[in-house]
Amino acid sequence: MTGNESARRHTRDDVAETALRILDDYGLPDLTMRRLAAALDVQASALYWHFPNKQTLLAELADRIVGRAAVPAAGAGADWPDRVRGEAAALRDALLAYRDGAEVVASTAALGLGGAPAQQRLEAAVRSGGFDDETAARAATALLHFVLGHVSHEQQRMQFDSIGVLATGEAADPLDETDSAAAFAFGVDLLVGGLHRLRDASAPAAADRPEEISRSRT
Amino acid sequence: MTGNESARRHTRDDVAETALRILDDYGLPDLTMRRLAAALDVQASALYWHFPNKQTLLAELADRIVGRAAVPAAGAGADWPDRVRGEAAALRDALLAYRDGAEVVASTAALGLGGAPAQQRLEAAVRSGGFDDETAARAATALLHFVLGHVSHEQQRMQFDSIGVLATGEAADPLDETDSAAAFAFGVDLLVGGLHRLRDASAPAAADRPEEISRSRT
DNA sequence: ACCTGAACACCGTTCAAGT
DNA sequence: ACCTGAACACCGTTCAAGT
Repeated sequence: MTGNESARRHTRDDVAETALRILDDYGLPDLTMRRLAAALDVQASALYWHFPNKQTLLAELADRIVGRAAVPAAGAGADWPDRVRGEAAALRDALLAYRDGAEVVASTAALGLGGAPAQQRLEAAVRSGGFDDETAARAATALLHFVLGHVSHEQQRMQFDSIGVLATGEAADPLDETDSAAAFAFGVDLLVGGLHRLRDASAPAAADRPEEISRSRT
Repeated sequence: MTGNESARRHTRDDVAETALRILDDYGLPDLTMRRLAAALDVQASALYWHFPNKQTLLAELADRIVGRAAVPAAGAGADWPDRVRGEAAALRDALLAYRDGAEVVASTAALGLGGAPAQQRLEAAVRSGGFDDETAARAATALLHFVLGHVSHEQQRMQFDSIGVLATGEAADPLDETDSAAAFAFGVDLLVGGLHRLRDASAPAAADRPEEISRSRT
């Protein structure tokens, strides 16, 4: 026995979980409807009873991937910058947990299909700093774009390192996880710093109670 | 006569420019090797004399798209934040100039193939603020990820609006260019603000000469 | 409710051979 | 130097029909 192709008749959940396994084991380019069907011991056409098309399947995978993101144990004493950092880090970890996870989420988030919960969590974290809704929404999308772009890049390099393909000639850096994490934290800190600065600008003195803070210029 | 399928025998440049035209007219999913060959009045296999594979073709397109980005007329009196904002805006315009431009650049930038010049221009702008090389490099990648993510999203919505596909039910906002531009500027300002704050932190008083500024924590 | 079988309309890429 | 022709090994999706 090679997998979970046990007793015929599958559920939507089976299909999604098997797809996640293929994704993680072989990567997004190898996640085809025909390969997925074969893993389920079924004809490709059978998949269309569970999902109307591949796009919808991928959106479901995106939801599951970000849905597995840990809720940062913020404790009681977490201020808003740490909440934002915590959500960003949890999201990064969730994306890294599946091969090509960032690309799956990015491709469906762009369509407004998946990744919505991810943005909402980031948004809530920003709003806890007392920023108005539009500022929080925009900051959250900026954060999300950075996170998805960074982790996509990170995962692409992982594949290249394992395949041994070097594009730029040179012996391109072998992708140190410590470096990646530091570069990630730097980007998040830049955005958080920008928010901090927004707050300071709108409340020059006594700038420490989390009230409503207006956006810069409209 | 329908296009540029004139007198046989094409150059690499022909192929790339025709590909750009198909990209702009029909979008990335319709830019197939076979379609491109047909537009050139040639067999698909002929394209492989000019480019080793589709990936390389796309990298070439990415280079041409970002290569067409205007050099912001910064004048003499431009400070570093305006230089950064100017480069980011020029890059956005360049991506918007071709349908699916952001996705093309993003897909190849992730592979370390295309988009390198874009990053370098952003990096130079940041460095003009007196930041050290690693800070400038990291800030530039953060900016690039945001720009690519934002414009990809923007262009995806453009397609959906024109096709009339609404994912989230609701009558999803019809993508106001003014709003998009404002959200873009907000994101860039957040990153620029973060850099500003980095500088202020390392030079608490008399913080206005552009010297070397060290990165926060390593 | 869940799947088969067969088909439709495609893909990217390779390679011997032509001019 | 640049291209043809034919093939290889695939794709996603539809649809009548089966159980």
